[in-house]
Amino acid sequence: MPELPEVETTLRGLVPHLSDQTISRIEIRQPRLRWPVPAQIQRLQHATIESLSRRGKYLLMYTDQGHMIWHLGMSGSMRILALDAASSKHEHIKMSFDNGISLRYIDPRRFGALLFVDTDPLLHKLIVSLGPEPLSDNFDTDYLQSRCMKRSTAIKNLIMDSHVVVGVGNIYACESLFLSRINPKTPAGRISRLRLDRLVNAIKQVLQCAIAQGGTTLQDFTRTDGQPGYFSQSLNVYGNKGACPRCAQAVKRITQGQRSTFYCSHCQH
DNA sequence: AAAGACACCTGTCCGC
DNA sequence: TGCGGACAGGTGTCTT
Repeated sequence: MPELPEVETTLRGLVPHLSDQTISRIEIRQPRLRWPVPAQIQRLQHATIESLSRRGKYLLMYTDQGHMIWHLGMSGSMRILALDAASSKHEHIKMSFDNGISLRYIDPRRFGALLFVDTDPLLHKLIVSLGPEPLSDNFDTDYLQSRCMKRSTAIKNLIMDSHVVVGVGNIYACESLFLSRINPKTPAGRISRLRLDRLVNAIKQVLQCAIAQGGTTLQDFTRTDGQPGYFSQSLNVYGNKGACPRCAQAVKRITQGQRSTFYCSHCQH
């Protein structure tokens, strides 16, 4: 589910509630997530959260007694609720705090994860190999061009590869290719610098816009206060079964890398 | 090294 | 109303 804007929205929702708060209790109601929740997580009882951040689609929580690496998978979301609020069906983790609030992790499909590390999360093997943040200056035309060189893979698959650039999932890959008017099937190595420059800008623009709107809610995703994200209203092609908003021809749906791709064959070349 | 298939899991929707 | 199948926002791992 969540791509970078949804994770960023989640992070922004958590920060004011969890910063400097001390964990009073950790309940693992269902340890079977993508990887089993490590028993060491209980070492964080009585730990104080020193900072929260995001790297790609991973949420990082630093405490004075070790650190947490979270991933929301396809259907994960987090809520801040009163300590005594009832747990929902797919609430797998409940973390209570001394200030009377609790963090709930809800994830119907259980593709998400919670990991524990003693050392800097940024050095964890899942994180250390990630590509640059798309909204940083490190992600620019020079960089993308260097990663596209000699690559025959379709450009859409390339920009969804977290080792190339983090945070671009299926929705925003489709949307940025639409904005930059590039056919998703184009081999990465055959795209001109000018068009890669447009793509870089489109990715930044789409992600920034989506963050400003609180992410995209299709089914499961909600913000930490339970509100939906509103970027779904701004989608041009993703999930579009009708006409291209630019030229009115039918939006096409194809499969790439076992994922649905939506694009306009008239506007995107 | 790169490309592609598959795995994990539950819920929803659509056609018969 | 029920059932089977396709599909869903991700990504590590395995096989070619």
